[in-house]
Amino acid sequence: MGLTKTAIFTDQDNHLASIAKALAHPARLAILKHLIKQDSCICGDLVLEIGLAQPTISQHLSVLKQAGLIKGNISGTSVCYCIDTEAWQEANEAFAGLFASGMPTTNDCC
Amino acid sequence: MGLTKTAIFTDQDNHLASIAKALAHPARLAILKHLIKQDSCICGDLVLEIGLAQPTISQHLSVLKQAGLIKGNISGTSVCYCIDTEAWQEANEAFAGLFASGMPTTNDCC
DNA sequence: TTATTACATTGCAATATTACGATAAAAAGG
DNA sequence: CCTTTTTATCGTAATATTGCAATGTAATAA
Repeated sequence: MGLTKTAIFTDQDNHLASIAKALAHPARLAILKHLIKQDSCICGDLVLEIGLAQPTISQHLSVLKQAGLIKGNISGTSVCYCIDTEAWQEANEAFAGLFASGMPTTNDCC
Repeated sequence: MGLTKTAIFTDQDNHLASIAKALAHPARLAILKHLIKQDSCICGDLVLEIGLAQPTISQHLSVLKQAGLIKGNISGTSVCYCIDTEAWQEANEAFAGLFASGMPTTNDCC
């Protein structure tokens, strides 16, 4: 049905899945990396930097913003985006936690 | 179009995005956590453990397998799944790399 | 051989995602 | 005021995802 049954899962899993979803597109990864690289923030340079149309970039930015990973400031006619450091750190810890819990000793099934 | 323009992006970004996509569903996170918890591997207990129909679980397992995160061994009529430790470690490093590159000093835009 | 058990696959319906052209909207410059 | 610049939003088309009933398959049990 294309609709995830969120009620069945833990809040933690639902939340981590939503963050993973936001990271699950190369354009969004490229946007994040660009924002990180510039430290201070960029706006519509992303449209030139990445080879996608302006509405498409705007949509990807919206996804990242809704996931809480980035923030945007209006300055004049342009909008300035940057990583939300707190959310970024939290996401980092969430993924680190997932991977740290793993790492079994053997790599064999059964 | 629902079709990602992979040619535009780096192999690294495309790969990390594909791993993130595999992690971008709470059922798949729950499956991975269960496999980790049991250390040795489980099969159709997942259908009971998670509240989804057998074909749905099978599909999620297929996604995780295609992403390379898990492996499956046939033993009798049942199939035994476990984390692919190598791929798991690689995924861990890929995410750690992404997050480590970030962490700017200020949390303000512009 | 004939169940039974455990999974995978197929087919389908409902919804989501990706991408972009066209069009708003809001600020700045003339 | 009008124009330009920059971004967001709307509408749409193509494809992907999620979920499950029905069915297929392969190994074991009877």
